[in-house]
Amino acid sequence: MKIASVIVDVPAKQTDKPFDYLIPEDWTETMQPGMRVIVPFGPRKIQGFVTEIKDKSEFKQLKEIIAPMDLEPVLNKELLHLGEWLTETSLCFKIFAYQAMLPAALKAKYEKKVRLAPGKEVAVLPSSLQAIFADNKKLEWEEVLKSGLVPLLQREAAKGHLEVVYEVKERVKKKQVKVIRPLFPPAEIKAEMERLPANAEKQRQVLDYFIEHQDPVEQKQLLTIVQTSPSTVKALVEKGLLSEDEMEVYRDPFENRVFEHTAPLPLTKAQTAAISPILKAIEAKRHEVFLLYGVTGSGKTEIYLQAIQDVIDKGKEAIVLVPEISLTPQMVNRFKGRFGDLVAVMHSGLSAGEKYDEWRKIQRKEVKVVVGARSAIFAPFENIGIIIIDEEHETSYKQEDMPRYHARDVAIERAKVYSCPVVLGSATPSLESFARAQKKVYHLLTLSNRMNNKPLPPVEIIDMREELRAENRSMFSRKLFSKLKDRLEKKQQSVLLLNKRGHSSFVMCRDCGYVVNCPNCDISLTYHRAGNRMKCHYCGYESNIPNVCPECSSEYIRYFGTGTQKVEEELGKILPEARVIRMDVDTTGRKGSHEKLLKDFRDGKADILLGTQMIAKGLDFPNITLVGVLSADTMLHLPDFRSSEKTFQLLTQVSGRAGRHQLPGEVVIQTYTPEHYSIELAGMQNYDYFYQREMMMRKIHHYPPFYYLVLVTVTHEQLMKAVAETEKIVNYLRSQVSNQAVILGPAASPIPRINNRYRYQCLIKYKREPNLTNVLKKILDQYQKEARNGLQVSIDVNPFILM
DNA sequence: AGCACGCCGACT
DNA sequence: GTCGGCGTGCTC
Repeated sequence: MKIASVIVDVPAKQTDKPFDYLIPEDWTETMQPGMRVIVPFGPRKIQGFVTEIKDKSEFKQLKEIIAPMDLEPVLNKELLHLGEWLTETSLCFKIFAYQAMLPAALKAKYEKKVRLAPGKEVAVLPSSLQAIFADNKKLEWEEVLKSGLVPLLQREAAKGHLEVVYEVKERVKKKQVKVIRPLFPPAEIKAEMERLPANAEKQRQVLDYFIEHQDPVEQKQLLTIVQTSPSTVKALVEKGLLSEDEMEVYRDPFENRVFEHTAPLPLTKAQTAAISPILKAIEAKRHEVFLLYGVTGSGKTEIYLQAIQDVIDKGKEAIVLVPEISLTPQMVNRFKGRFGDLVAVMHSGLSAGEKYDEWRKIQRKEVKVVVGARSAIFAPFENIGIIIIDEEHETSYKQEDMPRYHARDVAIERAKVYSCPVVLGSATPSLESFARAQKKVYHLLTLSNRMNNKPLPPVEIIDMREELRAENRSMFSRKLFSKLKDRLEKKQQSVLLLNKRGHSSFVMCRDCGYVVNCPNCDISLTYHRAGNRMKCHYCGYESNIPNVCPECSSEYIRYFGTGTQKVEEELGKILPEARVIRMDVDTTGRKGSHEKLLKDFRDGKADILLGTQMIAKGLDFPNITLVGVLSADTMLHLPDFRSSEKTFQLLTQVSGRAGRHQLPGEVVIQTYTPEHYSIELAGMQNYDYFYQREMMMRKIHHYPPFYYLVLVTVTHEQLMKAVAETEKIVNYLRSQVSNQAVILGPAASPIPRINNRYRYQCLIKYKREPNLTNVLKKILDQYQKEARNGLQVSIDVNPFILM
């Protein structure tokens, strides 16, 4: 009998290796690596991934696979191999790597139930249990726990009267519809019709339909046409005249939308120059990474589209990654408009079922292009011709929990396998990528002008300290206020960006300065107007706002900070006639609301669009002539070496929103630190100079791209334990790395406590440490054993957020 | 992760 | 004496 190596769905160090199982005879032909299977594991049944099929095993007592969960592999050879790479580079469990590559719908659901043991009668049970298990009923384990029957049930189980069953369930069912078709040609159906009883009028009508139409028809449709009930059809099926089949249908999230077909646009000289090296790489089937550095509005998307067209013409496939927040209908339309049904779209707004259906379209090769957020990089194509990452610098391409991968790295890894180009596009490339382009590791392609040759809008930087000196305590500078008013009079639109990170509203006592903190985490609670409550963003803790200060009993306790809600309120006071649309996590939570708000704004239903980061991208409305940034420097002071870079990128991005069409635009940036280079240079829209400055800083402080980083975080319920263990790790690391590496720590994490666990960390900066991965693995190994003492160690290779 | 097994304290 | 607490090791 053949043997399968299976990675089981148990995320633990000890089980992070293949387990061998016998393949049942019936499946020897069909079982392939990459399929999901249900296997016995100890007393349970769990899901696993077959990674290999072999003839021999070191283990003698092999169990048999219970059942396959797929008819075809869900992971192809390349993805299985990519999973190993992902495990190695991000130091995660194999099972996490495989699960990350599949839609969540394919993750197993487990159920544990108690039922009567086979061959036993209810009569053997104590009378109190007989009703529960009558008629072969099963009792869910959650019910068991609630009922408090555990000891009694255990006794019965020990006697062999009851048994515990484990079940593995699929998360989604494929959506099916009933399809009816005739089993005979029209002539024979006519003959059969004669034989029907005289009163079977409806059945006759149904058959009439099939004399006219021989094609299968959806039952629902048939019933409306004939105006009858399912029983009529059923009767005919039972008579053997018709047959009913279940047919799988896809949930199509774009079902009711018509996409206007667009033809390729003629390229400008600059675009032609940029696309030709990409086309050459495609032609030569050569792996190469291009950095397409082009200002907003320089026509990067058209280059993507035409490169993809070329790939499709060669019978290959394309993956396009777009940051989650810019996966707007506008963006999707451009791809659907050009490639129609050949496009699958993957983003978090879809339901689990819809995501699964999009994934299946890819798997069955029914589409040629996938446009999606980070995880779309794992699209199960097998003949990739190009991978495009738009807004390459976006931090959302780095996944922050296991597996902690960066989509850019995965893209390059996959592109190597398929010998195809990767195109990274950005108006403000990440320093890492630009540095690689400078070193000729990446091929730099530049688009320096906007398509319409419109100049970038003028940017004015306002020093808010001056405003304070002039007794203006409002969050709007006099300049911004007058410009807002001016746009209102001219019936033009404005966009206001509130850089909310690190500036969320908190509840503070105005008398004693007491700030309401989360009882579980060392962080202030955030005020939410909905329900007038305070919430912790880290552990989910919620509470009401105290009427009086818990410290000093003052009544002057109220929320502070400049949340979007507060800006909206203030706008209402100073510009009561302005119609404002607010966009933030609170107003865009529901599916489709994001889209609706933007549509309202485009339709001119508001004068001012106020929002957080999410409005910085993709907005391209002709009537926007003013962009205001309320507080440019809020994220500048975050404990993050990328904060300057992020500030520069955000300001540059949002500036690009104004004056993209006929009407000229203007940008106003308010700040308390106008002299900071990232603000000053964003105002001048000078990426190249910013790059130089920031690279200098990174070099001095030993940060990427000059050094690689690894962040080790240790958490424990007791502060001292966390400190002591971090200290040990630091010492061990120091003994293992070369003297070129820098190790910082132990230091308290920027959020020193989350969910009642203290967090300490150490940061490793290094240039070349071939042995580091092994050292880190050893640390993880060691601490996995100690995890029972409540110690948790997590390692983030190339972290993006140092928290 | 779950679960069984095993070794100690506090109870019918 | 036993029920049940949790520390330890195993799952092909």
